[in-house]
Amino acid sequence: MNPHKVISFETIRVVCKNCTLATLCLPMGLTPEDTERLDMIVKRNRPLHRGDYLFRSGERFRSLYVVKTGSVKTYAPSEEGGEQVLGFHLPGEIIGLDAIEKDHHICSARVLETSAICEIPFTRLEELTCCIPSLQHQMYRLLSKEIGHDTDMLLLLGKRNAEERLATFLVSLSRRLQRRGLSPNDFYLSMSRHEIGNYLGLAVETVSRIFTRFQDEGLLQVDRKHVQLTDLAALEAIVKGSQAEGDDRQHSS
Amino acid sequence: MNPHKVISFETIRVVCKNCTLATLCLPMGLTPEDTERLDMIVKRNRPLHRGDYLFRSGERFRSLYVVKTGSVKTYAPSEEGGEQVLGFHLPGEIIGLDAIEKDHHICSARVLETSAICEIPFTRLEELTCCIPSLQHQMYRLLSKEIGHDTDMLLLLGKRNAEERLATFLVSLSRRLQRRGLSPNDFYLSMSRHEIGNYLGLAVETVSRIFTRFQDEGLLQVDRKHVQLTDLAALEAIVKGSQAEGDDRQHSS
DNA sequence: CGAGGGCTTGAATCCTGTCAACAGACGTGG
DNA sequence: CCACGTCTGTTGACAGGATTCAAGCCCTCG
Repeated sequence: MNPHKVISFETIRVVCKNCTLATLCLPMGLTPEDTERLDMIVKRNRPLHRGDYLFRSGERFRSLYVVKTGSVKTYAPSEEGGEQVLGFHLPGEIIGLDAIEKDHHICSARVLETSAICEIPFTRLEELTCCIPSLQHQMYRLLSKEIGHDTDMLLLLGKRNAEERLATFLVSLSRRLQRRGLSPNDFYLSMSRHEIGNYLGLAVETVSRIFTRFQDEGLLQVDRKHVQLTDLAALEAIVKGSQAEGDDRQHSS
Repeated sequence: MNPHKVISFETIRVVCKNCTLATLCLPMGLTPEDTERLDMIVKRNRPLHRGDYLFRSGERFRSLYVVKTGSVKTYAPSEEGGEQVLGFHLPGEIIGLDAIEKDHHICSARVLETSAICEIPFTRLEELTCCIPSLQHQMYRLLSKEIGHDTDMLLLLGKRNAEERLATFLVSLSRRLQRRGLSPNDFYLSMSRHEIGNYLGLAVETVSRIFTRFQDEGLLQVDRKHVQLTDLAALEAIVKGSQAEGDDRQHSS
């Protein structure tokens, strides 16, 4: 066997394990054999490029997807060509959990930049989770986590003003990048201002204004897509502070 | 055996089956034996009254809850005594799915009126879903459905104005009541204006104003907690119409 | 080099929150 | 049974924040 080919194959394999399996197995005590079985059903597709679809709204649901590198946005398209951005997905994050119920996708997913995505055929995964209780539990946790995340977003959109929304967005991005070993305060946005605004329920102009305001206040440096968070603590204070005041007092009966 | 007691016991049992099991087994082809096994682990507690807790934020996660009759609100309390209402739960709906991930509750749940609630110990349920693939699939669907629902709320809070939010709230309520065989256009609200506003991200005053506005326009009749939707179609038009315009056009690259 | 899209900035408008006052329902206790 | 206080809900006036409309800049790409 060609040694070069072997190395390359193993490299891909290891990268995938670090990512897909970390997402699915996280703190669970899967045996090496079980990990291997899970690894076996994961498909590695060729890299996708900006604008490529992972899936489109209405398509039959077949697989879950895990971002290996790059980034993906999910959005609900409307008839008129408008859209509602539902989320931005960074490496290590899973996509498609909302499609299980109706057995077809209720949103579309497109990659924002050249990305490597792992595909996990869901029926295969289900067969596995039936045999591996700890994997099943991990699946429940993943789904539950997604609900918890949406709950956070609910809070964000329901009660936060523009500054608090953008600050939350940036801090969230920062933390997620850090978790993947990337710089938490110096990164490039793969999405446009328009998409950020759409996601946060704000007009493009507002997003732009808040960015400049934050820059004037010395919280960050922004040059087009390039963002440097110079005062992460201050941004976190905006997020935190608003969490307390945001909701109105309501005295229990 | 006392015939009276037998009847009473069986009645409770049937009612529970119609509710809890309908939620969990919905269209799945569970065998009678499997249904029986599921039924065995469901606890029927005594009725709860307004203000009673199902669970509090921070408590260890043990069970899922299914509303049999009455209604429940879930909310995330903050240190200052404020709260963010996360949802209102009507008969047939399940509560607690967001607690699986962290193994403790991240929100509190209190009943809004005298209610009967079924309790399903989660570890018992997990053991069952391991043995019954169709039940496992149903659990995935339930969790996935919750995500889909949150997605809808995201859309609501991100892009809708006050009228659209309240209209959506009322139409949603109407449909869910109808699904349970109750009147879709004549019902009593078990939650206060304050709670509605909190849930929809609006001030109490705004909720009140929109109610009167809707009444002036002949869409509904409202007298305190009593609501009659006299023009459900118009309300649905407000919901639908906004879904199309709400999101801004965004041309794909 | 020109066209177009993404981004920024300014001015005006509108919606919604805040503050404030009040009416009605409810519960308690005299 | 009524007085009282409390809580909920309604309504009005006002201010502030975000959207909308409009214009212009800069970068990218054909």
